[in-house]
Amino acid sequence: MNRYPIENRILVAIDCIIFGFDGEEIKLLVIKRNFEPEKGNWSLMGGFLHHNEDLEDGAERILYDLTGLKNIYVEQIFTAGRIERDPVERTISVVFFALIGIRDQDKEAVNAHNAHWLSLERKPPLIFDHDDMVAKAIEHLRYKAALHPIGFELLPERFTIPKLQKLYEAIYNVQLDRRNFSRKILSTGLLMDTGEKDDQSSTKKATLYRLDQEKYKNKFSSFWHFMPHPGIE
Amino acid sequence: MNRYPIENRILVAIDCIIFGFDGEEIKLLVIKRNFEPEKGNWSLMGGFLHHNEDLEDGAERILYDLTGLKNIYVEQIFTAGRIERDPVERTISVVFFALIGIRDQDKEAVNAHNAHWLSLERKPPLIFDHDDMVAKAIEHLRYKAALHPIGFELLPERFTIPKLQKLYEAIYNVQLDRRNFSRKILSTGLLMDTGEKDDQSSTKKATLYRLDQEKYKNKFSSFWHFMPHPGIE
DNA sequence: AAAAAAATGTGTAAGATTGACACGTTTCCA
DNA sequence: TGGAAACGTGTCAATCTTACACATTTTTTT
Repeated sequence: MNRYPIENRILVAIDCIIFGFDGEEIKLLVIKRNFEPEKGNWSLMGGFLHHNEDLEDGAERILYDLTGLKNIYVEQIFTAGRIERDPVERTISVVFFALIGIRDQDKEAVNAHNAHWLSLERKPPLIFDHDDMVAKAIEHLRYKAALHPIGFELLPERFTIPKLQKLYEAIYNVQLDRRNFSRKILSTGLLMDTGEKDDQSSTKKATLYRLDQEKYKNKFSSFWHFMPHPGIE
Repeated sequence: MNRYPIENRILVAIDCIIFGFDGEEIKLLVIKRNFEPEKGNWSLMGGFLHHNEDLEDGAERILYDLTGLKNIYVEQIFTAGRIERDPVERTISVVFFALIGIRDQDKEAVNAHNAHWLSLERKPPLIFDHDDMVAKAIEHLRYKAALHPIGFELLPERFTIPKLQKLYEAIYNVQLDRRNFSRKILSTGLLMDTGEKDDQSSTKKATLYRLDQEKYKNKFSSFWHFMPHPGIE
């Protein structure tokens, strides 16, 4: 037996949602679609799954082809399958997401590929059901960040506590108390003082920290109860 | 244009993981597979997605056909896509899960369909990558139950606090303090005293509660910080 | 029939955590 | 040079958590 006696094989797509953080707000990586339908409109990085590749490999291939980004850890979040979600033909799409710190070398690669970082707050509508995918991805990010120290993935190797706070404020769209945030984060023991100061910032230089990789790995799988109290709707 | 110029359409399956709770331990609903390959071995409830149905509808159709269970709320958890996960041909499978209270009428329907409730602790190996799917589903359950009052879905309409505690102990595989658990649960305000006692239990009869449906719906989307502290691995 | 055992329900006190602030320090800029 | 802006540390009351003691109800044992 080489095939199931069934006729309804379906086109399987992959779409990638990449979040970045520039120190002020969360950005979404998108691309201008270069084939019909919806040619020229904003789209997530997408493509079709090949017969001989795993889902994650497909996501990484598509990401590299469309943006030049390599070695990105992608994580599957859900599969979109509404019958009419693609007007051309029935297509289900497995959606992946990734968090990256926006670095200069990445910026060049990305721009060379006609991709762009858009502000999550002020982004234009995307094609098909991609806005819905992004909404689900934000929800997923909020879930994960509430339970795991995942926020660091969005920051450069060295970062300040105020930047980290801005990140969490952007994720949950809340205002946090500077003093209490600092205390809570430091009490996790995940941060190591580099001894250096941030020379980017305008007034008093903030201390640059980096992740204690050892503790980070150990603590990652356990809950860490970091979430703003009022709830995230 | 009615089709994309691509040749690699793929078979899309759906598999359903149904958890139940009998007051002592968590059960998994499985079925003896009645077609090749792996005919006669334990399997999740599965089938192929039809061309004209949404994913959720497919899951509910398959569940009804194989077990007689109706009006079950299913929730997608992930999509399994390893190249060689099905030996017959490349198949990706969208995995759904649902929580149900094991009721007597369901038991009959289920048995009539050759399906069985197996103890999650002592279950035999399942076919293909179904064991992996179950492991992911447990993880998903732990996540959700840590943040949302989802546990009630696994209980009958009226239940006692000690039963609820047993459920949480089964989900997280921990021991909880009776007194503290009771206080924490009652403080949520989600439980309403029915005034009745559980006549099933052996020694002192425990009070039967039921969910305050109004508050349940309101509170559902917000975090509720219920999780055992040591972490869940 | 009384005593022991098992399970449930209520209370309490020490310790830890949180939330809301005060106050001092460093750096930039007018 | 003085003030504004951003950062860092400290305090304290209120709340929540943890670890128990003790009383009550029902079943089982002797």
